[in-house]
Amino acid sequence: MTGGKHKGRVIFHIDMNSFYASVETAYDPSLSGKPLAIAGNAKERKGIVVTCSYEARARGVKPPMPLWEAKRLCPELIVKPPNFDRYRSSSREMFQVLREYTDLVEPVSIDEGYMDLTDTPYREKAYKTALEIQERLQKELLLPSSIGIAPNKFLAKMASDMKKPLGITILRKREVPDVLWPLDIAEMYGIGQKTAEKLRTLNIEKIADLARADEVALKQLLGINGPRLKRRANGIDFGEVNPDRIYEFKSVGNSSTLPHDSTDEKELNRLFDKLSASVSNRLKRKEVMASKLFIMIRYADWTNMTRSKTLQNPTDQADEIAEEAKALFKQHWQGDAVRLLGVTGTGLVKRTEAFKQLDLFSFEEDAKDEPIQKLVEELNEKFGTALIKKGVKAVEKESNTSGTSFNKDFFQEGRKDQ
DNA sequence: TCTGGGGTCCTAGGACCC
DNA sequence: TCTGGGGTCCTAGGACCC
Repeated sequence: MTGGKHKGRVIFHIDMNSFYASVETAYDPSLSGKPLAIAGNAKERKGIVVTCSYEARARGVKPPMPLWEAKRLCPELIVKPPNFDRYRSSSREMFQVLREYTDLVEPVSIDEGYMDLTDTPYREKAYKTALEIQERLQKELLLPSSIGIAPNKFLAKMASDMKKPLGITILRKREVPDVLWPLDIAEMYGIGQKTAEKLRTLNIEKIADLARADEVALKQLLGINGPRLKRRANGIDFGEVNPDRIYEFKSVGNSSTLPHDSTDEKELNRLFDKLSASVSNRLKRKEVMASKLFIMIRYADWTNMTRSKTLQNPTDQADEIAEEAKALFKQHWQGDAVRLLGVTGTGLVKRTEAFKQLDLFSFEEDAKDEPIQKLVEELNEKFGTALIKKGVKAVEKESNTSGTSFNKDFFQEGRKDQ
């Protein structure tokens, strides 16, 4: 087996500092050294600080603070709207640098990721390598980062958080009692406000308390997450760095807050059209189809409601998604004022394989004949399931019956349209 | 002048099948 | 006629993270 198992793994967690703000500063160096915030349009109620520079943080500004509050704390704050294309492009360059050291790079978000250097020559000079990576990101991309070095992902993540900006922190397993245990449980990755509150009911305040807590009580309180948190508090985490994780995405969604709370069904339906078009575009770009649709409604009082529907056949078509979304909404909406709407596709299947799941029953009895099934597969390979379904619908319309035959010409024409 | 938008994972009850 | 339990799918809600 690998020498790594014997000696323990060497995992890096790379965390870009104030990523969006840093990218903007790299793009426009005149912003350097100034309090900068990235925020949406306040007039559309999207004015929250998404990221801000350390100069802004020094004034008390921090995400996700409403913009008016940030400006009150720091009147000279420079505010820029987010430019996601720019951030995605910087992110790609950043991960390219990391991949020069190992293939085992797992991006976890646009601005952070893990590396497993266990079975590389770099394991013997981990700190030096971290320093080199950090300097390269700074010099080549003008982007500051913090790096944590540890025997597992959890400890690496906690370590990268300890020195910001531009820190490098090594956290060894034997240092866990000295370094991790004195921290408040709320500082721990994986513990948010709700979980911290629950843990306090068991008199668990510090990570040390969690490390020694009764496992049965934890399990009762938090489900399977309880024992896992306890393991982590003891520095134990067997999670592997998985470079394929990014390709295993499970849902594609879009949501949007309305400029004003709305009870206008026409306005809400227009938003569903917009969201559905965007979801459709992204499904197509990723070459997947959704077999299940969710809508989310956030009401004026901030309560959320989700409703979902499993589709007969997977789709990536904007009009189909919008139709289903609006139907779900109509079915469940009681007329209360709406703040936000969202549309999400899940149960994703590769477009190239989606035809296998096509509900052949919808083609009626004769469509179950083998030659026709074969035709379906053939057409699918050429044109995709969406066109097949459109073809069937067109036939149904024309003949006013339900899917009795295929019109091969339709597909030839449909192809030109695309 | 409250509070964005992109996700993942877990829980829990009911239906249905074996 | 009376009985248990596991597995999977479906729907809805919630916690957490960046």
